[in-house]
Amino acid sequence: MKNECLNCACVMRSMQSLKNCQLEQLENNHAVVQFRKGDSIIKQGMFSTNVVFLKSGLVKIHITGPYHEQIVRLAKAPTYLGLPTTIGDKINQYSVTAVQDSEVCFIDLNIFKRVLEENKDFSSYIILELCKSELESYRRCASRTQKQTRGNLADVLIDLSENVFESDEFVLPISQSDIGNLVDASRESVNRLLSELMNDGIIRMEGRKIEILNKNSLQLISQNG
Amino acid sequence: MKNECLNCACVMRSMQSLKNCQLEQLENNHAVVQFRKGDSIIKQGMFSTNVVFLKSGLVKIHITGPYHEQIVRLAKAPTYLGLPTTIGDKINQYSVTAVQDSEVCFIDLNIFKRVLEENKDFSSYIILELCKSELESYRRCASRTQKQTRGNLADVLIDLSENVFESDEFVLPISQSDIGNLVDASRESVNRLLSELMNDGIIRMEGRKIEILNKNSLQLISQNG
DNA sequence: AATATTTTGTGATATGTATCACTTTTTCGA
DNA sequence: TCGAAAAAGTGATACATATCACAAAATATT
Repeated sequence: MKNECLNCACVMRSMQSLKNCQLEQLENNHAVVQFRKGDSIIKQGMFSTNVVFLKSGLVKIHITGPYHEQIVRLAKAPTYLGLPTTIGDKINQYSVTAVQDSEVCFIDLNIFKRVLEENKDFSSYIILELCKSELESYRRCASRTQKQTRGNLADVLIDLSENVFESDEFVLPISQSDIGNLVDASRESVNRLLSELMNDGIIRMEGRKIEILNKNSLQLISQNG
Repeated sequence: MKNECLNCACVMRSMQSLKNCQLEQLENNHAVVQFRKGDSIIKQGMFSTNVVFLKSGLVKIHITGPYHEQIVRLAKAPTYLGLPTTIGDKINQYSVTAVQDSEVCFIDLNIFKRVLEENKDFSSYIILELCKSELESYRRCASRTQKQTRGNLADVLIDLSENVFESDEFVLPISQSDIGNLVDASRESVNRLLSELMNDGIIRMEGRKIEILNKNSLQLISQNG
């Protein structure tokens, strides 16, 4: 267990500034847990007493909307999960569920807050992360509402390819109905649009395996709907 | 000028913890500016070197989307404006425009950051604010995309009445086309729906003056579309 | 006060997507 | 490995809302 934190991406970025005693505090107050695909990591409505850091894997962040559950975004390791929902409110304001097997580190909230207070650089780093993520959420929301489904779907495919899997060929980590949810469309629409992309030779699909054949076209679709 | 900051809501919440020397730093590095209705306070794409605090007035926060400018939300004083866009990126990632005459305090970003680093309570407070605002933006986006226009419009009216003006009777601070933008609908749809609300006796309108006659119905509409 | 500009009001029509209904395929658990 | 459940595929239909096209009213501007 000793020095586990030292090598964890959780502290890596601010490591140079974390003192040994602070590292030790983290060492003694964290727990690493394995989650299987489909497992719930953070559940909206429950008390949150831990900061959650995704060490490996892929998750979806989702929130209960006025009519139905809605996927806000996918998040891949390494990243903090639910920083806002943990610090901003005692009760989780959204849920996080593994969409691939994941490894998660739970850090006691009080310890985390103490380290945050004791370490300027660390708190600066967290503030910066929070700011960026809020900006990102504004952008995402604007896209989602302005673009029509075709464009949003293209965005999801591009995002999966470029940011999540870093390859033109990958296996869809979520169902078509989840994709629909993520782009504010019905499962049927997603299906029809995917077929269309196949017919147009822009992607190739075999089951959930997808290959992007023409990224250019996809980007055009992203831009022009 | 001396002690101006002491009475400003900007520091009020963390005042007990701001040391005199920190207050003095703020005193010497801020500027209060008046804005008229329609004036641009923060402009997307420009360098940001100041933290902006809205002392009085009402503003709209808007962002350039893929197709058109979109209003993210209204914000009323007292509140920080563009904390994420100032700290998260050197270039403003969204715009802020006064929709009513407003008084704004600009604080040098470096000074602000220094105070942030020197003062635990202040940085805790800012972190908390950022977290809450991100949660809020998730919620808002989910509502916006799931509800249909009628429900979103009802929400805007309720928000204006309860949070902004704290009265059942108020003057719409933005045009119908801005309202449309805010609820992801066309100006025409907003107009038609407002007429409908009038005909149903739920609101009364004379020009931009609105009176909410039946808040209950409005809340039902907010819930059920 | 007179004119230009923005905002509002309202019908007719077009359209993207949801919804429904059903089948086929794939995945998962006992 | 077999049966059940979940996911995917596809047509027909419905509907909320955009868009277009003007007219009327209200607000700025000189």
